[in-house]
Amino acid sequence: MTELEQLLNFRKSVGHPGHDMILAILTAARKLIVTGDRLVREYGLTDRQLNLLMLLRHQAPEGATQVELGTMMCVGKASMTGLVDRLERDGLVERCRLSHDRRAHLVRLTLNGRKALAAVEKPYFRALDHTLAGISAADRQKAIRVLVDICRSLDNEKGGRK
Amino acid sequence: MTELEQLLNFRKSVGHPGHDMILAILTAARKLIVTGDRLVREYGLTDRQLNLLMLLRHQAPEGATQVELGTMMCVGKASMTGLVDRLERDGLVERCRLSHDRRAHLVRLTLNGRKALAAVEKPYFRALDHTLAGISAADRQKAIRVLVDICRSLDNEKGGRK
DNA sequence: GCTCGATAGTTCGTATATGTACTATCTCTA
DNA sequence: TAGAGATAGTACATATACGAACTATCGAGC
Repeated sequence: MTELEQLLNFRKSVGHPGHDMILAILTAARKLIVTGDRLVREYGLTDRQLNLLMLLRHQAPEGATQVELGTMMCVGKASMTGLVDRLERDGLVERCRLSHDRRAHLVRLTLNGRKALAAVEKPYFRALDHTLAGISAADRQKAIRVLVDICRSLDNEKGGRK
Repeated sequence: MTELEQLLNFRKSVGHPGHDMILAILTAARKLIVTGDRLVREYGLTDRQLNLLMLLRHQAPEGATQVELGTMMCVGKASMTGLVDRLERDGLVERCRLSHDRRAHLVRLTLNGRKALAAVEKPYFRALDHTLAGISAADRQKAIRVLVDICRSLDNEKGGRK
């Protein structure tokens, strides 16, 4: 019985080698999302909305198309429609037409979007630092390497099947 | 610019120390879910449904209540209602009344549920082995330790706030 | 210049998740 | 034993995600 399984109230070990790794990733991600979501909800945002605003602020100050943003968020274009819809409804981003490609929208932060982001980013990063406080930079780097390898492996499988 | 950020088409580094770790976990989890979901969808199940069936098969052969299952899946009881509803509708699980506690349901696998699980488990674990093939057992263990530490840290924050 | 295949975005139906509010039931304590 | 508080489950409004089908547009090659 592994430590992770105890954390989840498992009664006996899962059995398949490697399943622990998957379980650990999915569990950590779920807890991160739930915790993050509760924090940012106090500021009127969801976890994914904050995600998108941060992306626009730090990765695409001049704006980005929905497909570009979707790639960065690991989300399909169909899901981006609703996400951008709701942020536009709340006045945090705007859609602009592109002159050289009339299929695409340029999504940009509005002034209100920048303000909302500024309000929530500090407490968000403070909570993040607190969560990671007990983990050494070296361990973090090693764990990141493993996770990136898994991402790459998954991307290759997908590409190979096509 | 970190490797992960390249994987996501980021144009420049995120900036905040520790954010990479979070990004890596969330990205790996999203890719795992998407890949897993595509695989099991061929068998008429969703990722979460497989998850629940596996839990019932390996962790609770005699059945479990919805709250117990929710704990093991890191999901609230409100979400369990729909999940169990759909599996019951498809005839893969059944709800039984408990004699000693008439608030709770015992959720159990049906014969059809066992069959559906048997069909999908093998290809699922095979794909999992393939995904993790390039990672040594030692690296895996180290990464799991980091992830479990993060889970514990998040659980403590939650408890402390109450 | 026209057509064919790729791409950006939306819409639709479905599944999953949350928090809140509600009912039914259990359990502990005064 | 009565009543207070905890717990199991459901219902509802909302947000997120998917794939598939659709429209509009772009771009490459004949």
